[in-house]
Amino acid sequence: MLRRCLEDEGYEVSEAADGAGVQETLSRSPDLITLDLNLGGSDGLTIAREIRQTSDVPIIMITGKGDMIDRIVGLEIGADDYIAKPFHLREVLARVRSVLRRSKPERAPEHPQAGADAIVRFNGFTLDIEGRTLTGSAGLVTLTSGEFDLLTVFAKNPHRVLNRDQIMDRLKGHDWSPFDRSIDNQIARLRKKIEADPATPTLLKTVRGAGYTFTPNRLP
Amino acid sequence: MLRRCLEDEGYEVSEAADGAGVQETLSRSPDLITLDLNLGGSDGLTIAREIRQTSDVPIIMITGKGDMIDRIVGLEIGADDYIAKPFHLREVLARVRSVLRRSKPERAPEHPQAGADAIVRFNGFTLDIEGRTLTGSAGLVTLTSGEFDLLTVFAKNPHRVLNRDQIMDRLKGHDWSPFDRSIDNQIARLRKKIEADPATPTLLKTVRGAGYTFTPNRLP
DNA sequence: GCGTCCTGATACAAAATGTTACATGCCGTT
DNA sequence: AACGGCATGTAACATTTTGTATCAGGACGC
Repeated sequence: MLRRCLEDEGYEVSEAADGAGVQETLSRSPDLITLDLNLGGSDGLTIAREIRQTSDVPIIMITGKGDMIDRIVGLEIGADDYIAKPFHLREVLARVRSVLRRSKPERAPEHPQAGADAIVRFNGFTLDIEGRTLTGSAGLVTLTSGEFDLLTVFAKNPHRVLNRDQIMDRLKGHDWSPFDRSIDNQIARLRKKIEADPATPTLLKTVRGAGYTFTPNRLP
Repeated sequence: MLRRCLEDEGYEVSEAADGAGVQETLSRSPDLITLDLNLGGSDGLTIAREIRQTSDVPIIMITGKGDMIDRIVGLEIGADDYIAKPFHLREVLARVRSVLRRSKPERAPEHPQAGADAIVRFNGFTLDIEGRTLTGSAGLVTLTSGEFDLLTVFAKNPHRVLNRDQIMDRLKGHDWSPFDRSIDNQIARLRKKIEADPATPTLLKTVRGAGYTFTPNRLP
């Protein structure tokens, strides 16, 4: 359940069943670990300590017993957050985003995701992410910082529906509140600059009830 | 892990466990050094300075603590790039390639050894950091010392957003206070001298809410 | 001393962005 | 089909951030 939920959000997920599996997983240098204390009994705490000996990867503890919470906090295991069962998946996602934000503060606005290409081409446009320029068939398109950052988020996640939560998180690093229309505004402003007909978008499409999706030509 | 990854890419890798090992390794005149700051604690910074005393080999810093980043940028250690843990191997490879690209062509024609950092070419300009001169296609550009220092800070950190705190730290060595507009002023003055159209900057771009970024052409 | 130049401070202008309000259109229900 | 609720588009406004002209103090050379 957790795996599916996280993968839906675009995270890459590995699972480990025991301490040995964790070490194996650690070698892939994950960004975050969620650790269920109940499954392994008190072994969970041992595993946490083992992780801490070789890595400072953020850990979110999941536990069913309320009194365990105090021990987690009390013992200085170095968990970055904890969640008590039963939990809502939305809550887990919020904590995951929050912990990732704290652990990688420097890549919030300009490096929403690591390892993507610096140059993205689509539909006659060339987006230079490091140079912060967008070039269209007619020449340079002048984007504001906000428009550029927004386009970058979509360019790094093409053909995928991003909801407002995800967009705001990648853009500003904080959660989105239901009455905030700033994203819609920036979308509209961006459409005016990159869509042939902003009223009938072909690049930045609205997915009603979900968010927006960036659909560049697959063959540049 | 890193060794295997780099060797898979065809690089020759040597490892060093401490400062002495680094000196030994330096004798083989490597093309690049990746330096983990966490392992040696704050010794990592000391090692970096030691390396800089005898060599200008490019250094990529690896650190786990976000707040260390600012110090690396702030202190003039001369790191060429940095990576925060946890990192993806793909990201490391990208930075390695990028740094090697930047460093190789630059030192070949100029000074084979000495000042890899002393001469920076970008968009038709030649910035001589030691000689404190800037030469444009039309001839010498007269910069004031403040303008020169500012440009030097950016030239040493291309394609990276520097906030006003970091700029002020490198420029004056003290913190930036929210109502201080002096950096904006110097940016404006510098733009007048190096931008073709100061109103639509190509080199010194504003990143609203964050700071400024210097985006030279990649191919001089 | 004196003039010149640099630089930070100040003030205001301009731009970018968030907020609000309302119009529009989609979709399910009756 | 008509209606109502809800999501989105967008114009208009408010706020925040940045650009820059101008001025005064101070450094520096003469």
